[in-house]
Amino acid sequence: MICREQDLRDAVIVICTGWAASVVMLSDSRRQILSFLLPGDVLSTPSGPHSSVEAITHVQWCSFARTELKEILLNQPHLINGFSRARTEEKMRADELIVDLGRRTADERIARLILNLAERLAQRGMTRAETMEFDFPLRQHHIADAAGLTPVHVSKVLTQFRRGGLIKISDRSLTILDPAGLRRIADMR
Amino acid sequence: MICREQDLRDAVIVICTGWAASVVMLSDSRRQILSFLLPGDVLSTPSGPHSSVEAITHVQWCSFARTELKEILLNQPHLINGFSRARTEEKMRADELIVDLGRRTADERIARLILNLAERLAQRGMTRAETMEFDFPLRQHHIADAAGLTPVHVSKVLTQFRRGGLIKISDRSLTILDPAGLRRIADMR
DNA sequence: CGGCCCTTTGACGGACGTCAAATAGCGTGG
DNA sequence: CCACGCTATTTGACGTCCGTCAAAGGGCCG
Repeated sequence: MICREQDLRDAVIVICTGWAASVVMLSDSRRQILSFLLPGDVLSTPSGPHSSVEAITHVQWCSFARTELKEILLNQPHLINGFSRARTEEKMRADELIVDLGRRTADERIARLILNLAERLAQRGMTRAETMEFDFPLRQHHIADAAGLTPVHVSKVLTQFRRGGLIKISDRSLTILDPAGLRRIADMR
Repeated sequence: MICREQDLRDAVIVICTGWAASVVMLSDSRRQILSFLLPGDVLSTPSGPHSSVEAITHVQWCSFARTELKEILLNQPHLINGFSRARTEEKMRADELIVDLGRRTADERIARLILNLAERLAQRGMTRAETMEFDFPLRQHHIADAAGLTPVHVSKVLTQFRRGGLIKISDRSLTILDPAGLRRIADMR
């Protein structure tokens, strides 16, 4: 189930198929998900201690040794741009997550998580029904670990969203029924 | 007081002198500090919307146009390593902050913030008295915005630290009186 | 049928936020 | 040198959001 130990110090990982998560574990049982990794995503930066990459669905991935990669990039400098863009996007996502965790409520965090995933999946052509329905393999504990919450509270917020007619979840698939409403929650306050 | 608007899209900033902060502001008055910038620090990644770099003390800095920088790096590939390391460190700090904000208590966050700053200042030779005393220009609202807390709560935690004999703050200077105790709070739970 | 994990729900508690008032610094101008 | 006005910090009372604990379904697979 675990793709890699913290020895992604020496490797860059590219997800080809499926969903994965970059996870940090603390001494007790607390966990924090740094990012969800979708097909095409690059994990270019070594994460700190006690971090790993965990598969959420079945995953296919590639792994490049950093030394190797450095040579490739030196020989073919036109590839640097793409790699640099991947790192930039990683960092910008991390910065957004910092703001979410530092300054937003549980409802905002979860709404934004859903909208972010929807957008990233849409970019990859992995959505259906006018981009508002998509495969959703996450368990609530994944959402909890990504949003800095407990599974119990995630459950409460999600059922509240469901009762508000904002989303529908069934059969490992999520539908955004009221995009405007969800965005209002995500941006507001 | 503000060094740069969000048009650090086009520039890379290097701090030469003083303390600064990379800040994101939300629609209401909520603020989140992404990182404190010390002398020698590089802000290589464009932060998202509503972000800026604010001076905390008097600051001297350099700014490189990205296009320019790209040329320099293409012509002198041996400089790429250093730039890449700066980006990696930025990302690792961001990841640590994500874990702090997502999964740690107020005490842990503040203890870790203090220890992190102490370590970074020690690396720069900016500490005194066996590396446990250093200039500390931060206001409590800076700490609050960095740790995702309110200034009121920061005040309570800091006086608790002071009463516990862990730190001493006076005259814009901070002394870590009990490094082991502070580290115990920072790592624990 | 029987475990096992996931999710839901409710009662309760705790960490942190909000509000408000008092105090302390600190620069400015008289 | 002192009066003042501003901002930062401290402190306490109280409220809220989210966590904890526990119990009760559901879904899935052997």
